[in-house]
Amino acid sequence: MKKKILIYGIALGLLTITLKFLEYKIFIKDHVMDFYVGAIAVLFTMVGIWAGLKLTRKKEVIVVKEVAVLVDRNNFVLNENLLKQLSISKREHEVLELIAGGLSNQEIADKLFVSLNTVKTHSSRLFEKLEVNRRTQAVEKAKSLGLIP
Amino acid sequence: MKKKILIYGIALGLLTITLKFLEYKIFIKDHVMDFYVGAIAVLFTMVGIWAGLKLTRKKEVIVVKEVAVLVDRNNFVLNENLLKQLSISKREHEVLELIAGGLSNQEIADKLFVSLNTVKTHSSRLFEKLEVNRRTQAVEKAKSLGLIP
DNA sequence: CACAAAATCATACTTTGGTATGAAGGGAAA
DNA sequence: TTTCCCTTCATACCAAAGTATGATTTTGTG
Repeated sequence: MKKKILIYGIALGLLTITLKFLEYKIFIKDHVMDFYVGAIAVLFTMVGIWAGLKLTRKKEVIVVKEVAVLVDRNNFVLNENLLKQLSISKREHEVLELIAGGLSNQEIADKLFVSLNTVKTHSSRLFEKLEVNRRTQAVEKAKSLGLIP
Repeated sequence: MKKKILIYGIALGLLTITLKFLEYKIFIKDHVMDFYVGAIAVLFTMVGIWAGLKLTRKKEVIVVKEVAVLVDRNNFVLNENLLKQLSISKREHEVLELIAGGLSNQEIADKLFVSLNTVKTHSSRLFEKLEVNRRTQAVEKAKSLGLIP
């Protein structure tokens, strides 16, 4: 966490310096502000989106729990006990849900902001714990065990 | 937690100091510009974060919709009409059910006493008709459409 | 019967999935 | 601080899935 914050800080610093540099160069030479302002806007919008998604990623997990409660009304109860018994981690469960949603590994990776390899690792461990060989089997078993709706 | 806050504060402080330093040493003029640029940056960062949050919220909505579909899964009625409408053949439907059961193409081939290639052909046609690319998606869609329990 | 729709299979490829193994870093608890 | 678990990622390799195309055989229906 320390390093993350540090890296964020440094990144922001570098960004600012770059902007300053741009400001100096373009402003002095061309006096064209439109491009400059536009660039800043786009850049910081992207930074903002990125930061927003990154920061809210963990909140999505909470959302998932809320969904679980919602489903409860339609007689689905997340079998958290079994989840612990099988030592299925939070991330693995997340991947499981997305697999059940019909997503490919690549799509899951994009959605969770991790690499394809990471998704493969998660799903592979998941399959071990569920004692299955394929994702379709995993979905079947997980549904029957009440691990997913 | 205190440590994190402290480090974060120090990082920000260093950043600010760096910026001030740069400001005075390299870019000596146009403090008005600085303020302007800073305002834009902050503004669009916030816009970005807001956009990011918006995007995240839409995902929640999708999840809720999936939950809604769940309710109908208990009493299942085969939607034969739709089956004909999509011109899904008997064999294709059979394959679909086995796919949903988590079987591999090879296992399906063995169970139906046909070759692996035949199963591939059937499933491929099926995916076309269901407008999906993968078996997991096919299962999801077929269930929501009432083509399989 | 004739004709169309289904069902079967093959060959050849491309894309995903899944396994094995090793490794690095963060977080939480002892 | 050290240890353990979780998460992340990489590389390499093999298996399964899916696509494209073309061909032959059944089968049901007018």
